[in-house]
Amino acid sequence: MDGRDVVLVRWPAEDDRLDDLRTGAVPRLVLVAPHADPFSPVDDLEDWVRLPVAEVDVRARVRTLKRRVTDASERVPELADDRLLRYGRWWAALAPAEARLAEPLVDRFGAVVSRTDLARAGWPEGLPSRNSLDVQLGRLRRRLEGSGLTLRTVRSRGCVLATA
Amino acid sequence: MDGRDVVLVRWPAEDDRLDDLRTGAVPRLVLVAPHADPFSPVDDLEDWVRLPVAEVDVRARVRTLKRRVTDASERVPELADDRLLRYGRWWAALAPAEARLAEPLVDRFGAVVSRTDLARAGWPEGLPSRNSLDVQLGRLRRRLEGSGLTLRTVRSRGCVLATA
DNA sequence: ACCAGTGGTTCACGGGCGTGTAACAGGCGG
DNA sequence: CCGCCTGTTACACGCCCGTGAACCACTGGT
Repeated sequence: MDGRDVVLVRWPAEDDRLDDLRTGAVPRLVLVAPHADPFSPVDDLEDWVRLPVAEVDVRARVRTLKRRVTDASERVPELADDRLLRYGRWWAALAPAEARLAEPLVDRFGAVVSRTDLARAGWPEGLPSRNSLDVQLGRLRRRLEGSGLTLRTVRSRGCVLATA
Repeated sequence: MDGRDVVLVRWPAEDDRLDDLRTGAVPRLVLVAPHADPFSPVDDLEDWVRLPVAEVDVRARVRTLKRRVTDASERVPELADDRLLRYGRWWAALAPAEARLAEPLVDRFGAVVSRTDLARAGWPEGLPSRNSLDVQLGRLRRRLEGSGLTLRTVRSRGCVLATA
């Protein structure tokens, strides 16, 4: 179990859940009700089949989605000095403090960056407050929502920027 | 007709033809025979459905494939010196000042253009007023509504013209 | 199993300031 | 004369970021 399994969701019955999965960038196979309108995927992590459907066909589509996920996970984020963080087609403008924090994380993408390194990168003059680093990390985390990137913490070690 | 229409091909009956389409990078929808093994697309320009299938479902998948084609061949905005801004089949006529502003933005599509560069492009003799750049940017922004383009600002850096 | 301590997350608040925008006025061209 | 383009002002809005505090999660000791 790698946490990136494809989720099956019925439609239109479970529309709410579908929205959640989309915002969470979770790969998903939509099972479309027999007489519902045909479906239109919103991104590459989404596929659909019309019910009723044979189990083998579902498995085949799930495999395809999984392959797409692993293909996509070979991308690498990039941070320009104009503070644009790019990851594949996705991009966002970072606030100044966020960009300073993001720099070492992008540099060492996939590896743990210690809190002291992060603090140095973000505030070369020293941390202004006890928890400003954590707050700023939380803000950066939010900014990455929907990007396919995650900022995870490794307790008492630091943070890792990795694929979601 | 743009030569990139989606081709329907039966499988496994027309296997040879499928090979040709693949090597030709032609987007294709594979109609899989009722009792054949499930299918596994080789690239993103390939999708499949199990026969029998409703016409509407075929059309939906063809639409998805077409969208993927246009997404992949990323469109780029273009600004002619008659002040017509084109983006795909969308276009609009820009006012003179807007066109001067748009030029560097189109030139460096997807990258940040600094406010000073924008100011130079729009008013080579110098900004008439403190705020005229922002006002003019707002007007350009409005002109782009419904175009599929967005003019986003990167705080204290400048502006980016990008796909919406 | 409980508890205390540490580490981490999240919220709300507020000041500062960069940016957006409505409204008005003058000018130029059809 | 009317409409579009442009400059100008004033103001509102929203983002950025530090700060304090509550809250949660995990750990190690008793």
